[in-house]
Amino acid sequence: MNRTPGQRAGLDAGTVLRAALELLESGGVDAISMRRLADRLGVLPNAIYSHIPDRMSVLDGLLDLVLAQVRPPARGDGLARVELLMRRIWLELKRHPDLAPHLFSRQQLGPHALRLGHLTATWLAGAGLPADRAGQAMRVLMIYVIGAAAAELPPPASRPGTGRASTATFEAGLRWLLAGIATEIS
Amino acid sequence: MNRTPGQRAGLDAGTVLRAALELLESGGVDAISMRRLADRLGVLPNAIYSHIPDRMSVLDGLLDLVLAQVRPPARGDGLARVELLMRRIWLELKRHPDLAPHLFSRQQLGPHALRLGHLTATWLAGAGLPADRAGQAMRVLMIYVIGAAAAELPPPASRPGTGRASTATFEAGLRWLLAGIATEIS
DNA sequence: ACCTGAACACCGTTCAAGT
DNA sequence: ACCTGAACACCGTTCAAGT
Repeated sequence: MNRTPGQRAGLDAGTVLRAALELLESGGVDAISMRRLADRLGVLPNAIYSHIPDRMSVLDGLLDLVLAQVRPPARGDGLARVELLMRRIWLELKRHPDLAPHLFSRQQLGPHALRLGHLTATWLAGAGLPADRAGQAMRVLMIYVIGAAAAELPPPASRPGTGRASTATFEAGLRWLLAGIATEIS
Repeated sequence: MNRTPGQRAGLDAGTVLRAALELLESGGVDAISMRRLADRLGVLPNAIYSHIPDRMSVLDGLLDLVLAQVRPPARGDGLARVELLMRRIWLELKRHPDLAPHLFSRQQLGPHALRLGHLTATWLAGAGLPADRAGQAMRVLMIYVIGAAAAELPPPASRPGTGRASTATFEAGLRWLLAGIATEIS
């Protein structure tokens, strides 16, 4: 290393997360290792632990970074607005299909995930769903959206034609789900 | 090792997979390593490669072992029969929530996964869905079922109360999905 | 064909020490 | 507080050799 002990490298959590995003986009989740991250940042592996607790937290941060990109629809009425939001979440998540499953296994969700969940539940209630049903429907929709994103083929081979087909399937399922949810409106 | 070169340990793919299942049930997917597997089988790590190509294939085999346990409902009419099958798949998959996401990332599904998918599509078509819609609905249902299983809390802490709540949520979502799918019947 | 022995190229994480 | 240096306890996988 060019640096002697005590010299700063100017790292922070944001820098580490941005480097992790580059690794993710070039080689998928498996390419994200603390050591490769350190290499890319010009630092020794353990230096990262001054800014991020462990590798799991890197994936957590990455996921919230991805969800931060989702722009909730400004207007729209009832379930149509929810449908549009789900579509936007799916579009963002499916850019990293192998990262998406990580959302399932996390017990503590990030701020942006919580924000999108709360928004969804609020809009569902606003559309006329009873409070308990709104919470259930929100969780069901999230499960479907995350699952559909995870089901997209991993980065390696992006064969043509499957893109349109998977979009049609996702949207068909989303419509079916919302049609069923609509029957809960009194 | 007690064995000298050339002596057999009596391994085969089935034995390895059963040992992997034990590791899975005691410590989750992360506990499944080629070296721990070898330890448990009284063999050196590389001996496993005589029976299974790599670690990914172990998870593949494990998943198909789990899906082999699913007993398709013998009788029932139309969508109700599909609903029952989905419920059974979910019950089996959610026993290993951290293994379930692996079904998403696999490009080549195992024989039992294919069998269940084919059965589902057949029954959907039998209920009156057009062929292309039946295939779509099958994929949508699988995405939801696998996602719902993966969303179950990991093994470590099984706190009481969440079990019933998650079952209710899963079944509500399944009903909504099938209600939507039913509208496709001409 | 099925195993041992040995090695390669990695991992995540911790601890002590320097500034 | 933020980094280096060094180490610990792991990984998956490959290759050569023995029977």
